[in-house]
Amino acid sequence: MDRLLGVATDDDSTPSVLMATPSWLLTQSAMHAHRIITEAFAAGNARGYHYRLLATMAEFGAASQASLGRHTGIDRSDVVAALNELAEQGFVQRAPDPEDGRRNIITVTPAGRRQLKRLDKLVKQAQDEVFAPLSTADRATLGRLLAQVLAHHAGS
Amino acid sequence: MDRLLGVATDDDSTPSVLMATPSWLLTQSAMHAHRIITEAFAAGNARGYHYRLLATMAEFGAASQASLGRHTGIDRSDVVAALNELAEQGFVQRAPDPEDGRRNIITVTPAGRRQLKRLDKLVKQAQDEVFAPLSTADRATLGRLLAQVLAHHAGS
DNA sequence: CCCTTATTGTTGGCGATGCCAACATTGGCG
DNA sequence: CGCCAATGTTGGCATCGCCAACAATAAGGG
Repeated sequence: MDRLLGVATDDDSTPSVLMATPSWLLTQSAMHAHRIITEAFAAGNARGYHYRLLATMAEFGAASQASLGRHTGIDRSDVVAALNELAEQGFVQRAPDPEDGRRNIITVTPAGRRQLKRLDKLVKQAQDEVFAPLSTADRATLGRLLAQVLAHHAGS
Repeated sequence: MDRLLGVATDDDSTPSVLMATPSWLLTQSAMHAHRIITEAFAAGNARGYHYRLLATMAEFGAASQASLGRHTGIDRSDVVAALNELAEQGFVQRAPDPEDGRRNIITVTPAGRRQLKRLDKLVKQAQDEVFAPLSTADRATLGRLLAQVLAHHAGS
């Protein structure tokens, strides 16, 4: 009786078509994960780009901005902005490459290394929050499957 | 020898810290999925919002804009814009609710139903592209795990 | 019956992310 | 020397999600 005109009076609930679409589940889960991670970074006065850049330099050492962009998958233009912010906070240092006038050599400062440690901790906590409902085995399975998907689209 | 100054001369490759972070795998996979889905929608002159709205009305029948927003998880203000575009294309129809002066009743037109069918097909193709490396069983497992994660964060 | 509160449609704006175009500078190579 | 590639930088665009404000309307309590 409450749908005489096809106007549902009850709300909420997602269409089953969407719930049955894998990529919907994927992007929605990722949205929650992204929100949680973003909040975690915000608690450390950072954004995802900053973490990616710091983690990359910690693993591969100092590098040019273009190289950082390739390692992190961040666009050159966005690397500029993120590094500006990191430099303002004293976490990285820009220096012209004496061997190549086009390049800047970006170095992580001791403060930057401390910041990375803080962010690492925040990221770890966020993981537990995101994947709370999954057992350790399930998390491993999920990671494996996602890694497969990711590898498949890596070249693009 | 080529890392005298810590400047790596080889590029590409993602830091292992990131690859070991589940939420990184999740958001990156989702990004590829999102890109592929977006392109598929673009091929049908649509965006994600349009598909969500059409699919919702197909399943729950005509509804007010606010109701559509709750069903789809799209903000009221964004529902307005998306419906404007759908109306311009003749896929939906806006009519004032005779029983409630505040509401509009949104109806899918026959053309809208055809568009939804087209988009459904595009979405299905996109799924195969996104999850190509996974077997049917793996896709089911992935779907189950993601649904668990999604359900856990549903209330938020 | 009035007044308060809630709902609805709408406009406008913000931030994060990713992407692309353009441009000047500089290197490298034929 | 001259052309092409790489680099840093600026500026812009699209999607997506979110929030604030506002006017009109409904609904419910005193």
